[in-house]
Amino acid sequence: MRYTDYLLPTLKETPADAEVVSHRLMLRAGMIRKVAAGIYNYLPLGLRSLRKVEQIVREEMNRAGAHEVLMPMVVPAELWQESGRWQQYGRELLRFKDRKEADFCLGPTHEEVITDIVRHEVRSYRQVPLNLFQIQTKFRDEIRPRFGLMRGREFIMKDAYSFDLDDAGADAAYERMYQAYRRIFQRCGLNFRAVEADTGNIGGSSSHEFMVLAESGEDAIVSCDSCEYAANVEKAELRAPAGATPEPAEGLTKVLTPARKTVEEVAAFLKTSPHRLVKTLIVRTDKGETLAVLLRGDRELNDIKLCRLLDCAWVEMAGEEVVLQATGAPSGFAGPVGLKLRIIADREVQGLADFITGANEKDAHFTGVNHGRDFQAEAFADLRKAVAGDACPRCDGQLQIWRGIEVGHVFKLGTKYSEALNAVVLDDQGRERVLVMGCYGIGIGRTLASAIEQNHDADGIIWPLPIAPFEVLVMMLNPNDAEVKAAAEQLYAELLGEGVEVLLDDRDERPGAKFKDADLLGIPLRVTVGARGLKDGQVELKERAGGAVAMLAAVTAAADIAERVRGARGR
RNA sequence: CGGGGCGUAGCGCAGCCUGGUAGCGCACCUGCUUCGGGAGCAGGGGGUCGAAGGUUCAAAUCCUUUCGCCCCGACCA
Repeated sequence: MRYTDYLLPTLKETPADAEVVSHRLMLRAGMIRKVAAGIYNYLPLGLRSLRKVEQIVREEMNRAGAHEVLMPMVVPAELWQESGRWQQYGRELLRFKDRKEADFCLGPTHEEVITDIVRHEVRSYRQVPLNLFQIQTKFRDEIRPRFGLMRGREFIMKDAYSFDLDDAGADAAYERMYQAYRRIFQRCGLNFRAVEADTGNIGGSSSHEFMVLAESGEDAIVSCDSCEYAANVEKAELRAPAGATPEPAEGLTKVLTPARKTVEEVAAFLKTSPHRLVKTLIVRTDKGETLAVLLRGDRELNDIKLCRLLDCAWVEMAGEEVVLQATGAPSGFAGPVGLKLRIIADREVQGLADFITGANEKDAHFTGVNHGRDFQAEAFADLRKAVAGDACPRCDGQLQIWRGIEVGHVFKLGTKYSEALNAVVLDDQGRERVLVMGCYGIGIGRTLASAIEQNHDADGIIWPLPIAPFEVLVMMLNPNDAEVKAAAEQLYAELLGEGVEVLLDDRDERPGAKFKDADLLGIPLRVTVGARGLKDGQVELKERAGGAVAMLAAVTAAADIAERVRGARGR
């Protein structure tokens, strides 16, 4: 491709509304442009990389035995009503009516549609296992789109769905997809971890997220420093505390704590540390219940764990009025002693004695509080958020905390959708069997953005070659110098002849501007053709990653470079 | 949806408080010079100041409403 024929609008300055590095660099490198919040144009350069990620995904899906289909983006309401999600999914589902006033939505995910295909076309156990996938534009009306392609409302997703006769088959399909995902993200040059995850509103029995490690990630994950255990913090299990509950040594004593409301304030006032306190959170559930949750003073509640325990959709911290009504005191002074609410405690609290809690009275706390003696907790459960240094639940190691970007998620769905939509086959006994499903998603654009988050420097992008928009950039330093022009043109033609994807910078720009753009675009190999090198019959080859420079004989440069490129493609 | 912020040329911004000729840098066009890390000189084009209403002799500037966008939170493959 000739730069002068191409639409490649690079920006010297960063658009003000771009916060994360991948968003900034994609805008500056002329890959994407915003149309509306969370909705983007892909310009030619951006599309080239996007297609490369798609192609890697496609190849690995095919390798794993999945077959590509394409489903519509516009989906009739009936299918979603049949699964029950028309009501459940919430405002993220963009709904609208056609001219006949019939309800439709833009598909945010396609379990219903794929299951509809399968229930119509698959009638026999001989037709499974079956795994179908598509690479398609999704729409989710996100509450808060942000970070460019990282969290768009419209985005491109690979979604695959497996159908098996039984759980063993479904487990095998899940494992094949899991391995395919590992290959995909390796080929994209990403540093990632597969972690255990919560299934959220997709449902199903278990799932893994594929997390790209990056500071800008919106998720926190834990991983063990000595075994393979890794999980989203939402999901991370904690090892049950060891040791028996100590015997109470102190009596219950009320102390005045004027205007000391937070754990830190109370601890400082009583000259002790936060972990000697037990905090009492008053929470409300989506079912309208108000209850108290006890946690060690320096811990944080993991509300996903609490929801799983209570079997509810969400919990929230109760407002000031509810707290006042439930405890008889303003917030900051709640405690379990004498409290007329259901009390659930983190199991860490079980191992504590003689702790400090609120007294359910303004400006007062209790010291020497002990469970069993001074109050009864209905249950002790794993409710707190994991922190760095916690014991691994699987081995003797310690947990570390990372930030991660979720680029893929695989789910064991079970029969949630196949049952709702009646996707059944006859087995070899002639009996009806409900198909067991799995679903598997990859955010294509998010994967691309993640690659930039992990591969850049102060000057611009540093593409891993397999997803680079071009493999080689040939810089014609001065197009007005006939010799330079001829040599660069010849190298360009030879590289094309070798099957290399090459961008020829034939612009009549000053060298400085061209070098800056080259660094910004991040094409892995840069060949500079200039008068200085040609004097000795040489061109300069520079690797964008690492910056290694080599002088090559102009006559054999194309073959040398093509060889390097083929070695780096990793198909 | 709660809290905060911003809408002035393609991009980055000043002007607004204290109403009175719409500006700067980059980008873009023309010419000359220059050419291995974002050139110099000269000339030039481009704006309903997000929108609507109001106050005023006069509104980018003051007031009201509204739309859009960004950040934090809640939420979320």
